[in-house]
Amino acid sequence: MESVREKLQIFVRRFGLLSASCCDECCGEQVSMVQSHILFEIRRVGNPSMQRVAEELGIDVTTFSRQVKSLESKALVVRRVSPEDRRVSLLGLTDAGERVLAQIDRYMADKVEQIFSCMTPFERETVIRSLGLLNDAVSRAGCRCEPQEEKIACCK
Amino acid sequence: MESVREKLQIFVRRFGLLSASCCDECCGEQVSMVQSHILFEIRRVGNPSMQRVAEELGIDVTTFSRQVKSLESKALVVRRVSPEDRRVSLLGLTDAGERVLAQIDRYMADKVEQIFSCMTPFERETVIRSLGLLNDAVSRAGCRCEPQEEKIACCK
DNA sequence: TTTTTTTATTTGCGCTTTGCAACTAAATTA
DNA sequence: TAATTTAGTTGCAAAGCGCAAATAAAAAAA
Repeated sequence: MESVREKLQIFVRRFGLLSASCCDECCGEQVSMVQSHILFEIRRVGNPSMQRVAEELGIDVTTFSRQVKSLESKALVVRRVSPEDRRVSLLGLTDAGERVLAQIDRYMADKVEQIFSCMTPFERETVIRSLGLLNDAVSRAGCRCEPQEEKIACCK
Repeated sequence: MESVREKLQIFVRRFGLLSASCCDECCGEQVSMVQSHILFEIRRVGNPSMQRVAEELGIDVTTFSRQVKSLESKALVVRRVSPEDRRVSLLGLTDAGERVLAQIDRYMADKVEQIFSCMTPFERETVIRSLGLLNDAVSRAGCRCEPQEEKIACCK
């Protein structure tokens, strides 16, 4: 029988492919996959600093810096200097940025609808609640990661 | 409230980061992230052809060819010519390949255990079943993708 | 059977992305 | 005021990518 780990791995991989096809088919000329994630995260958080987003996405800051520059040159993102700390740049979406993101939303919502379309209402309900549980659990596990790093019985 | 799409996106992203940290911390010198997926898939399918794996992972065949060559040079993967069709290479894991994959398994199983550790048995049960449902649904949606490609109301 | 077409995989090549090291500038600490 | 830390930017070299073209084997057409 398939392990939980396998289930997760396969699901994550396939969903990732869906997102990739989105970036190809629906906004490929505008933004790359990473860039769509950046837009998504900027909207989600509000007006995050560069560091904040880079860390959340697990991207190196230097790479991130370049990506933001690119998004800025496409006028999808603006940055303003934080009033509290002039070192930090706060990121925000332009109207065009919002629009591109809305495009992606529509595309992905459609795909998600396709996926859920063959489930019963009860199954949907269950799956959605499970996703909530998973997300909570992952963030909790992520937080504890640092302190117990040495406790993890990782590979030799 | 968070949409399903957002839940999925966030979950997939965070789990992806976990896998990446695995490749760094537990087998970074041996295999990259993509390569670990390749090993995983070879084991999962049995003795797949190159095409088969490349397609499943959504990697360009030319890129895939090079990745396999690299894995071969590290003696983690072997290929043999298919008896039925001498054009196709069938992939397999060497003992060393199995071992690396087992390392990754341990690391990831541990992470997954951490994630699930704060759920009740009932929640675990639910989440695991949901993952099964999701995987089935995604593969079903994936299959239908080609025929209805033009029906998708994608972005303009 | 011979020719043409299709299929599986590999290489050449240029382009993009990446991460490290080193740098600037602003804050914080000593 | 000097030293340290923090946020972000660039130079550079390496890695990864996909397209176009090549090879080699099978399948289809002639």
